[in-house]
Amino acid sequence: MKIETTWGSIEIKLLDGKVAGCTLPFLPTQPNPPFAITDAENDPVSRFVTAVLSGKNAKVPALRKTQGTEFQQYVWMEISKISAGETRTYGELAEAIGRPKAVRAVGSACGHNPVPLFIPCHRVKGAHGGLGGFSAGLPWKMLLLTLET
DNA sequence: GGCGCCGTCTTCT
DNA sequence: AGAAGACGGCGCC
Repeated sequence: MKIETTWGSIEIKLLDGKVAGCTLPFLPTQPNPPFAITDAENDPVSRFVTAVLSGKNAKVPALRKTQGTEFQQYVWMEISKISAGETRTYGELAEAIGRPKAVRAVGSACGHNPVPLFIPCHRVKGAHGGLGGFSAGLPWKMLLLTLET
């Protein structure tokens, strides 16, 4: 399934009707055309993505059990608890899963999140306000945070 | 405030 | 066994 935007097309992988993967177009920097959705279908998943990218709140649709190590599952579970407009630091997440010193490992787990937007890893920042990184490129992270505040 | 180094933990070679 | 990574903290300029 695809959702077209002025920044490129977002590809969403579905298995058994549930979200299993999500890939965003790579953006080296914030491009000229302002962000907008140009075409999306009218199903729960598309509506969710459309809402998120429009800065509206929406209920996260069903996700297929995410593949990953046990540690990653804990991290992703903790990330999905962050609601729109809020942010956590890598350190806070590390503490939440009972490994306060594993901050670096937490960062690594974020980068392996297979479904950005659905598991809001863009709401995770560094302890001193730094953005950290983003698998699809920092411009996306900045855009998403801007839309939510 | 910015830069560098070391500690710490999980994952991949 | 070794290296690397979306970090954090501390010391130093």
